[in-house]
Amino acid sequence: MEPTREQKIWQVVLAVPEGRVVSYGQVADMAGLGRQARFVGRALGKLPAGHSVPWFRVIRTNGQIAFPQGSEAFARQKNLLEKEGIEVINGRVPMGRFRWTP
DNA sequence: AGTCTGACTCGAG
DNA sequence: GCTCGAGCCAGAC
Repeated sequence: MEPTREQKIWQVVLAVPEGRVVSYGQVADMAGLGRQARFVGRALGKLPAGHSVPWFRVIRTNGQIAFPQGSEAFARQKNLLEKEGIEVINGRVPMGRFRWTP
């Protein structure tokens, strides 16, 4: 069977190296989806159990984490990012230094 | 089948 | 730099 859009997205996310982040729109573009950034968010929400996809390296184009500040998911993502040396300030990441470009 | 919603983005004020 | 409105697509009701 052909790769679905979700699988392409997961593939792109898997290609993101440690210590780097990408925006949803960037992932969508690299996966050949154009500007459908929302689809990326939904695809990540559908991740199967036992996956090895670094979903936490995917953030908004302005550097802000996609979850509401204070939520569990937010705390989890922030923790994982800082663990890789990515600075998270006030719920945001300085995109200028950590943004991944192929 | 119609409407609403969401892990988004962009342009304008 | 922030807020608001519109555009997008698939899934849930």
